[in-house]
Amino acid sequence: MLPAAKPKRRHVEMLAAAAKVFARRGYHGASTQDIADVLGIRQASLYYYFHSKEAALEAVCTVGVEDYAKHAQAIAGQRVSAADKVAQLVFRHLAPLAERQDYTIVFLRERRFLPPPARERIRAIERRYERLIERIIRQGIDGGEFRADLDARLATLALLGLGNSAAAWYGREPGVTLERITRDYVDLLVRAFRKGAAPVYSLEPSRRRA
Amino acid sequence: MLPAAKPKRRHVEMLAAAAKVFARRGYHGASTQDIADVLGIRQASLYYYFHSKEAALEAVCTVGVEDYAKHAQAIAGQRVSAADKVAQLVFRHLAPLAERQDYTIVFLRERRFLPPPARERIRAIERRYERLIERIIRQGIDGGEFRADLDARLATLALLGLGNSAAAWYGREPGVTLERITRDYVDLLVRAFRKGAAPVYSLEPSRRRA
DNA sequence: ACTCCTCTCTATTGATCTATAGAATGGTAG
DNA sequence: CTACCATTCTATAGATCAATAGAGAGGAGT
Repeated sequence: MLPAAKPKRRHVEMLAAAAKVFARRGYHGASTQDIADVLGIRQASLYYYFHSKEAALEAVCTVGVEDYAKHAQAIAGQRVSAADKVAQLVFRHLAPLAERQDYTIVFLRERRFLPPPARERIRAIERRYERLIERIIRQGIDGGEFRADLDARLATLALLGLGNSAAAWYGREPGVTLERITRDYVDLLVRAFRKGAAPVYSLEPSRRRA
Repeated sequence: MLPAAKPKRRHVEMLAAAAKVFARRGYHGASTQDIADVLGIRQASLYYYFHSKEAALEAVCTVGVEDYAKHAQAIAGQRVSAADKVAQLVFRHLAPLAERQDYTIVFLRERRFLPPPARERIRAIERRYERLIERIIRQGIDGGEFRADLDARLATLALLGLGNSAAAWYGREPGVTLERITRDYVDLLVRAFRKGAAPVYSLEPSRRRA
C-alpha cells in the first residue's frame, strides 16, 4: 500500500521533518540526508514513507495550503460586514503561523518546484482561495461599505502580500505577536478599504530625475 | 585581476543570465550549465567571469539591493510631507521591477543561501534601508501627520511586504501596470497611516471555534 | 611577424545526491 | 515457536554538478 495513503504517527513526524528542512534550506538546497538526520534514521529509510523527494514536497505543500480555502469559504457565507470578513480572513491567514510556519513557508517558497501535475493540484486550491477573497472585497465595494474606486484584484493581492510577508519574518521580530500582527494588519486594510477622504500627496517625485 | 572587479560588457550579460536563471529555477535548482546555455557558451567558460557559483549569486543580489538604501536616503532628506515620502518610497521600491525584476526576485528569495560573509554584506544594506523607512514613518507619527497609535515597525514591515509581494507576481497579472500598483499601494498605505476614525469590525470570529 | 590579452574550449576530477534492492530487526498474534 | 508485519538497515548504482587545468582562437597593438 502506498505510504502516503495512510497517515500514521511516524508519517506525521516525517512530514514535520521534511517541512522543517525544506523551510530552512529550500527544496533543492535540502538533501534527503538532511531530513533523515532530523529523524535520526538513515537516508534510504525515508523511502519507506515517500516515493520521492518531490512527493514529500507535495505533501508538505498540501498541508501548508489546504485549510485556507476551506476557512475562506466559511467566512464568505457569514452574514456580517465586509470589514468583519476581512478581519476574519486575515486572522485565519495568519493563525497557521503559530503551529505550522514551516509548512506555510514551504508552500509559499517551494511550491513552484513541484512537478506540473502536483503544482496544478496545489494551484487549484490557491485559485479558489484568491477568488473567495476577491469576491468578499467586491461585495464590500458593491454594498457601499468599501470605496467604489477600490480595485478588488489589487486589494486581494495586497491582503495576500501583507499576510504572506508575515510568514517570512514572524518569529524573528522581537515582541511581535500574532495577535498584534493580526490586529494591526486588519486595521491597516480596513482603513484603506473603507470610504473616506482621499489622501493628499504627490506621487511623482518631481524634484528627482526620472 | 579578478573579473568581478571590472564590469565590462560581457560581464553584464553574464550577470543578467545568472539573474534570469536563478530567478526561474532558484539558486540551488539552477546549474552552472543552465547559465552557460543562456549565453551559448560551455559550462566551464563561466569560471572566467566568476570564482564560484556563490560569487555569481552575491553579484546578482548586490545589483538587486544596492539602489534601495541610496534612494531612501535621498527621500528622507527632503522637506516634504511624510505622505509624500511614503509615496516616493513605494515608487522607488517598485520601479526596479520594470527593468531588473530578475535581480529583485533573486535578492528576495535567494539571498539567504549566500555564505555568511556575503550575506552579512547584503544584510547591512537591507538594515540601512529598513531603518530609513522606519524613521520616515516615525517622523510622520511624531509630526502629527500619521496616527499616534501607528506601530512604526509594523508599518515598515507592511510597506516592505506589500512592495516585495509585487515582485512575485508583477508581469503575470494581466493589465496591472507598475503605475497602477504604485498608485494603489501608496493610496492604501497613506490611507492606513493617516489620522482618521477607527474602523469598526469584530476581530475575534466569535462564532467559530478557537 | 610577434606578443599580449580576452575569451572560450576540451577533458576530467571528485563530491554529492536520489533512488533501488534486498537483508536485518523487533514486536505481536496465532 | 512460528509467521507476519512495520520499520530500519547496508550497499550500491547511476546521474548530476561545481570546479580545475591547460590548450586554442582571434583580435589589437607594435
